[in-house]
Amino acid sequence: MTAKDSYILERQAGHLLRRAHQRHSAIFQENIGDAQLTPLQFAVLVKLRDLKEVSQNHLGRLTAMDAATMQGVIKRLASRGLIERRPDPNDRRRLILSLSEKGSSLVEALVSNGSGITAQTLQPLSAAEQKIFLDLLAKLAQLNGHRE
Amino acid sequence: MTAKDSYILERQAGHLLRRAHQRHSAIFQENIGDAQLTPLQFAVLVKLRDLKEVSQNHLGRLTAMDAATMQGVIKRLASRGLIERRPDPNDRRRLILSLSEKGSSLVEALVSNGSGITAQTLQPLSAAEQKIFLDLLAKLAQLNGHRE
DNA sequence: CCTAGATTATTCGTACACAAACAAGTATTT
DNA sequence: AAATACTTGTTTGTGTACGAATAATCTAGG
Repeated sequence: MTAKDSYILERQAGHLLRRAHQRHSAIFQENIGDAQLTPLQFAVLVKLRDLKEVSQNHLGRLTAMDAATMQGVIKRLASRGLIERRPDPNDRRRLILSLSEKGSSLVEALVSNGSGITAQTLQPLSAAEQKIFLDLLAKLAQLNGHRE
Repeated sequence: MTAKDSYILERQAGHLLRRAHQRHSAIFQENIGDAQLTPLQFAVLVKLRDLKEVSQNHLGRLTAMDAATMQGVIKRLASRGLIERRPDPNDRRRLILSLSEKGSSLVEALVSNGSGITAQTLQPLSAAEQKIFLDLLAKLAQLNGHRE
């Protein structure tokens, strides 16, 4: 009996993180305004908007994606004509990524939806709670000292 | 430049949730004590320990898994001989799931590791912060905020 | 009773997520 | 310059995640 009561799935951080992330994904899909665009694809587009040009591997680090995961995400964005790829003349291992015209205007059109999605995700919390939550969550994600 | 500054990936709830979940998954894998066992598989085993017998679909709801996702998870657990499946005589649509001897002893052996994993996941926070965080996270995870 | 609607489980297709192994290029060391 | 080590990008394989479609079964309303 005590063993059962000591480990309750609904109180484990991992389970709650997963469910909160599930809920966010659903909100994202309903509100981003482009049925094909996923959270990871949007993250890539936003980062490319900020940085203009980045190598694929570096962009993967900035968006917290495995190199293998990057493959698929980049391929799908490129096949939609939203990003462009060209080799780095200074380092022939590298592939330099950038937004296309189409990708650039898409980000500008959708980025305000992104803010709404974050707001809706946090809506169950009061303004004060939202601030505290994001602060603690950043600590858990170990992103406090991130730069750029 | 103001457009750029208004949407910063590292401050979006979805991105932080994803990264925190990533970190938890890594901690889980290192500490659960069974290289093959995943967080979802463990959640299923724990729920079966608590409830003895549940239908597949009902168990999916309890662990927040899509019916299609359940298919793979259950198949892998069954192929390892950790759970058993039998038809419900009262409702022939249903498949009743339960732990096998092997599954039962595995859960008992690993459940204490589960508590350690939660503790380690929350370690960047103080005890007081952990309590607040889990409280707020539980509010966010409950999907009573949007449709259906 | 009997049919419309709901539920359960399954399958298919697409998209993350990451370990592992690999080839090609770059950097470091001797 | 040669040997070594590291980095970048790719492929393969396994495991979530979920929409959509389907078949079998159960339930409720008429």
